[in-house]
Amino acid sequence: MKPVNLKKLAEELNLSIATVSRALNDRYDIAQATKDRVRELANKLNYEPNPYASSLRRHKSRTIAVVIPEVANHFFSLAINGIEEIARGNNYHVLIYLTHEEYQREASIVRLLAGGRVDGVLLSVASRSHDLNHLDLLRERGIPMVFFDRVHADMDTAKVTTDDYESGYKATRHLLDAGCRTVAHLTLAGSLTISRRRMHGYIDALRDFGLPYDETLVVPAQLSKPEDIQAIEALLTHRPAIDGIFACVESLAMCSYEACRNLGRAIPADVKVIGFSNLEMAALLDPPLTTITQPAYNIGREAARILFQAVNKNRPILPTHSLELKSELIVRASTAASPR
Amino acid sequence: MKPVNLKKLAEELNLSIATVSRALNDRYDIAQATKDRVRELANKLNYEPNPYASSLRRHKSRTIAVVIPEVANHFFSLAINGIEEIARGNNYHVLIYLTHEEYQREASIVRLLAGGRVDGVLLSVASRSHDLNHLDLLRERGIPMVFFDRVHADMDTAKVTTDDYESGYKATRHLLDAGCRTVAHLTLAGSLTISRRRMHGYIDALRDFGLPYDETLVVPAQLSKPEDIQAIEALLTHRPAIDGIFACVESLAMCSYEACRNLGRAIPADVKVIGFSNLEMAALLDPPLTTITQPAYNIGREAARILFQAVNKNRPILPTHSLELKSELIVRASTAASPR
DNA sequence: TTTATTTACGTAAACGTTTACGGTGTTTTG
DNA sequence: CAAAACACCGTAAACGTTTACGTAAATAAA
Repeated sequence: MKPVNLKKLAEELNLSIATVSRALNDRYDIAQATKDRVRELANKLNYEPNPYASSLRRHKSRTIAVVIPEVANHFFSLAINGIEEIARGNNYHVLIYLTHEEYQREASIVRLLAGGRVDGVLLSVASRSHDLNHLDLLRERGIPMVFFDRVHADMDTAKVTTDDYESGYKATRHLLDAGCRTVAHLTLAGSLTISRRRMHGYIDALRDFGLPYDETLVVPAQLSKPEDIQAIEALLTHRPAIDGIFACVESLAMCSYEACRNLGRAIPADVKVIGFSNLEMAALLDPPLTTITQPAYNIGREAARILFQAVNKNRPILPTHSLELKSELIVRASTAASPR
Repeated sequence: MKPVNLKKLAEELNLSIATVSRALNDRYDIAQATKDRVRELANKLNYEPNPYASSLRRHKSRTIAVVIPEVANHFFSLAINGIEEIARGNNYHVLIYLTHEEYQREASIVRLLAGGRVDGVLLSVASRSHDLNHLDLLRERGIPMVFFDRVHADMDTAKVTTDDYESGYKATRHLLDAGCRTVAHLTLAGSLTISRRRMHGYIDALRDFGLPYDETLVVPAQLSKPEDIQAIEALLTHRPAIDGIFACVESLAMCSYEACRNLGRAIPADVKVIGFSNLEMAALLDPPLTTITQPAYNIGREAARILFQAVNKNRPILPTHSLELKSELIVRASTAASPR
């Protein structure tokens, strides 16, 4: 109700506002006795500095923004966890924004952030973001930004990613080694680097195995669960030879399970499934799902760490600060080799 | 780099800062022609008002805080989704804080928020929060707060919960009807209302069925996965008669699955399992998990809606604004009746 | 002692907005 | 035609901090 601010403290202590401020900030030119007096009263009255006044004056918001497509997704949840951890360690606050995979939403969020609300931005781009013009604003305003996972290739800032090409290669190779000869690839619509790299791994693995690349086996997701299930069912029905599915994201692996169940296809006997996923209970699925698991928590931590290095030292973020972490192939029953 | 602010716009347009500000805020006493000129330049220069100056002056932060135990959890992810949706509709920003179920962390977060950083708080209390003294600060400062899901009973503000007693009753009854006679209850440590109410449902269901309440069948979680699995294994080994498990939270249902697998107990033949959960792929588990599913997204939405009603109209939040939504019992194979 | 240095604090401006108040010039009203 | 009303804009204070600068007293150096 009645705010307790520096003025109030100063009056109560017969000091000037400036002295109180400096005492609380532990400046060298304030007597120890005064500091003690000030701190005691501040504690007693539960004084908390007004963050807005402070930010206005210092041109520092002690806040970062995390912009992600969605939060109901294990990868991003874990990433947020890592980000929050680092932010907290730096005494920073975390604003969260969801784009729902939409370009417009991403653009309007970025526009807001360009107003100086945050000292830095962690961004994982929406799949429907076709260009990156909307991000220029941040660069113009000098707001540091780090991409994580979903990155734009041609952006001169740091990116924290995983070994997507290798993962795509390994995943496909794993299916082929397990006996698959017609491998479908479910990917995100749009042209995200992440999808492209995973797909290149897929294509190269096929080629190295002596199989042709059939682009009709690659289907982009609609990102609505029922639509995706239907699309997969259509694919499986239309191309009955398909004996392997490589899903680029968690949700598409789940949709594949449902589609197979609906069509009566047995996993892994008829169709083997592998998918990118951070689902802890992949092991408890029926059948347990073979996954490529990204170090989501660490991705969040590292991205935040890079951002804070720039924010704290007032230096720009360079592409050379980029990091590539390794994903892990966890083999489970959904890709068990069929008896021949 | 060079900030574009009202001063800059004013100079460029040969107007006073005040006029520019009023033009942008669409005040009545500014000529339409002037408004147009101002807006055009503002757009051209990508002017964004400095939120900190604005907040300082208006005593409004256009920001709310969401304080939750963790984010890597489907319930909270969905709730955040709902909250963000409403916040966005109100042109508000969302700060997120994780307590990791710890009292100290919750307290220090609340202390920060009391400084006026936010206009309102949405809180789901940590399981290790034994009291609510730390929340007094917010009340003193007049910062509205709405509890959701994890609430403190004796707090005079609005709470958005689900029908936990009924759900606990229904879940237990369902196990009994399926043939269970020794039902264990896995619950959260601490004395959260949510746990107590669910447990009361459990106890009453047992009593109505003519079974005694055996408190050694109730085990509190440690909240670390390996520990919890071990605890469940110990319980099942020590009490071999247990033929049903009612898990108070999602993670404990998953731990039960792992424990049963480790011990070679078949679900549902040997042990039937039911758990609170918002996991979409509960249906894809082995076996598909019977769940009590909370309307997490709507809980988030409603909690946010109540908060904004207070924030926007500058009115206090009353306990009478509380809401109780209904959870849903979704029967799947993990509780299939055993053939007798 | 005088001068320089240090210690400890106050004054006032600044950050970028918003807004109460006032002041023009123009139009309307009696 | 004077008075009132109105339309439009400027001045300046305020929000709560931080900080460059100044200053008085105390201490050290000369």
